Amino acid sequence: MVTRPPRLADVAKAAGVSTATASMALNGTGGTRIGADTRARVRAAAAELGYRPNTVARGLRTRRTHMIGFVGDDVATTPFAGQMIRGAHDAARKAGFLLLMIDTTGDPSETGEAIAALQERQIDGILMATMYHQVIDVPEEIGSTPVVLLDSRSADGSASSVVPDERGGTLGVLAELAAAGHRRIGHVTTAEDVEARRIRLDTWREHLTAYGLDPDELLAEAPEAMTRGGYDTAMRLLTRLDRPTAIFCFNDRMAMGVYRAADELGLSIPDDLSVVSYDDQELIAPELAPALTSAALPHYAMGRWAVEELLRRLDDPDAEPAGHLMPCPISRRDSVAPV
Amino acid sequence: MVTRPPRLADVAKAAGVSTATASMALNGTGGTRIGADTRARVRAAAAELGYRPNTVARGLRTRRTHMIGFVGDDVATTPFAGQMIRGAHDAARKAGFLLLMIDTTGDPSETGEAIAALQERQIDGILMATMYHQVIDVPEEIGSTPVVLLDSRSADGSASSVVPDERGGTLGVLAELAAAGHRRIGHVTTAEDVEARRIRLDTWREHLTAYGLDPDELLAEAPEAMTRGGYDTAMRLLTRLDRPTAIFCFNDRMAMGVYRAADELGLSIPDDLSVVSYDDQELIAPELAPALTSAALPHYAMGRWAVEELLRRLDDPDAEPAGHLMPCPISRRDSVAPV
DNA sequence: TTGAAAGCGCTAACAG
DNA sequence: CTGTTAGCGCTTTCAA
Repeated sequence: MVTRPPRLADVAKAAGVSTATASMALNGTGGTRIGADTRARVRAAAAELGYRPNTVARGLRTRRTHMIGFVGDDVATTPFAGQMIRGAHDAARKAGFLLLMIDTTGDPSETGEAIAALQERQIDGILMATMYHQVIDVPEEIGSTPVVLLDSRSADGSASSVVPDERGGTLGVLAELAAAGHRRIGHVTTAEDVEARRIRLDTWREHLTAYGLDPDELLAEAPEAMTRGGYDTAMRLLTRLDRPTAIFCFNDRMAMGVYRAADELGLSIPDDLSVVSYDDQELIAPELAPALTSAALPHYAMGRWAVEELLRRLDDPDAEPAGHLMPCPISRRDSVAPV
Repeated sequence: MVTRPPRLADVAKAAGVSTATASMALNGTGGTRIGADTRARVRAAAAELGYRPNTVARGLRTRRTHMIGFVGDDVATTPFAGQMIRGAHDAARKAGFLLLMIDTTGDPSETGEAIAALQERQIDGILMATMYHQVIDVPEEIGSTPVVLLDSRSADGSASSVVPDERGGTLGVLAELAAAGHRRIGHVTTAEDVEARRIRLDTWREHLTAYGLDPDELLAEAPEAMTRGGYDTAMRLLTRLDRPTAIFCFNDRMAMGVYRAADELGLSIPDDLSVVSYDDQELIAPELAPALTSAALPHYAMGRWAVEELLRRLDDPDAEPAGHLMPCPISRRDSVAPV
């Protein structure tokens, strides 16, 4: 005998009530109209039968699926962004939502298809996540679907978004250096034109200028933000006569290269050179010797904030879009010492 | 004026046919009963209106949601496992499926809840992924839902599963060493009792025994598979008089520690010591100096295989469960040299 | 070759 | 306080 899963009608029959009553008793809707005893009877019957509502049928009726579409450009792939998914997932689950994931491999033409695929499934809203902090246009396919941007801002501010407070994080790691007495702080960065680079660079510039130093003398740029680029740029900076006493790296990968360059030049970190960085990648920053002081990208917190904001917009679709800056906490480790 | 999304009835009306005809014309069902001209008219009307089927309504009727539940124990979080999601995602999408993700943080009591939450959403099948190669019991909540295990096997073989061919990968890296003339190959491993450790260790044992060597003399174990553990164990192995000429590391993180130990002892890799490893983590193996030869965990391929297998089981629920060993390709780099 | 009508399992309006 | 009924948008018999 094949046992089909129990449905509401089975529960209702077992409790001796109508399906309407059963529905309201289980969902707690309908105000006071359900008697306490009836409710208890229905609940008991549901538990007895192991009843689980069919949310597809419910969704058809209520127009709510309790699913959130998560579209990422390679986001599931890139190592640290997993935390973004995690943050979104946890916040969603706490509110009874699940994430329907889709990855576009960064291909913009796929984004439209991805959004459509999610909309067909009647998701209640969409999270659009990018691998790196970016400024993007909200795809027109979104239509009136509530959307929140994760790790990117909309060019026209038409959608809610959350991005890391790069400026705050940069000031934070620079303050570490300042507290240790460093003034001549070099910066190794990438030539790639991304928002993160721009803000970190500008903030560092301001900081040096405030000391009356010329930033351009202490800046070195590599084509890519990789170990190799960090090595090359650090070599340029550290072989000068008036080499900096500290280096602020665009990210941890470049910092790896800086470490290697210092090593080859016989400079000891942090005694001869202090190093601070950005991203705080778990496989790099704490593993380097000495462990690296770095500003963390708050991926988990951003993911969480994004769904909370999305849920808010589901309740109030006409609310003003909010742009949120998420603080980047500083992970203090052993790569900074007094001059 | 609020424009509600077009539904099938709108398309049917625009094409001058019934909804039944429209449905069949769009889905290509109903055999030959739809005339070519009618079909074209319906298709045109659908395109014109920008019609997108409501898959919730469809799912209610067909009992197919074209969604696959993906339950992972922290899988979204752990860095390299993103590739597993990617593989599953790509294969699913190609077949018109989407992944509904849920993370249990490794808590077994949450697993049951996760499965129930997915079943309520009427997913067509479930992928259960673990962070590391494990042997697990299929949770009873699964019931008759088709399931495939990812990176773990079921204790009783009752579910299809795919795991890395650890033995093959180990033989592969050991062959690299053998080809370079190494006989005295040490092994640094973890004390954690996981399937991966067991197989890699056993295979290495066999290999040494075949040369008439006593494996226990060349084995060193750390409490955890971290950099620190790699360092400590390598120190033990390398400070012996008859130190090994090569070390096979349980994983890349331990290899990092081995590198550090070799460095401190003034041993140059690969000239004084060859090193091979397992996992081929993208942030570690290629970034070390010298780049590390490592057996790759085929996460992407496993993810892909798992949904392909799941889709097969949707067609044929009574097929025998299949247990698949996915090959671990060797990434040859610069950490091996002749004795 | 097509249309009419039933029904998937649920919720919500309307009666009582 | 509770039951009856309609209907969410689609697919699929059944009848023509």
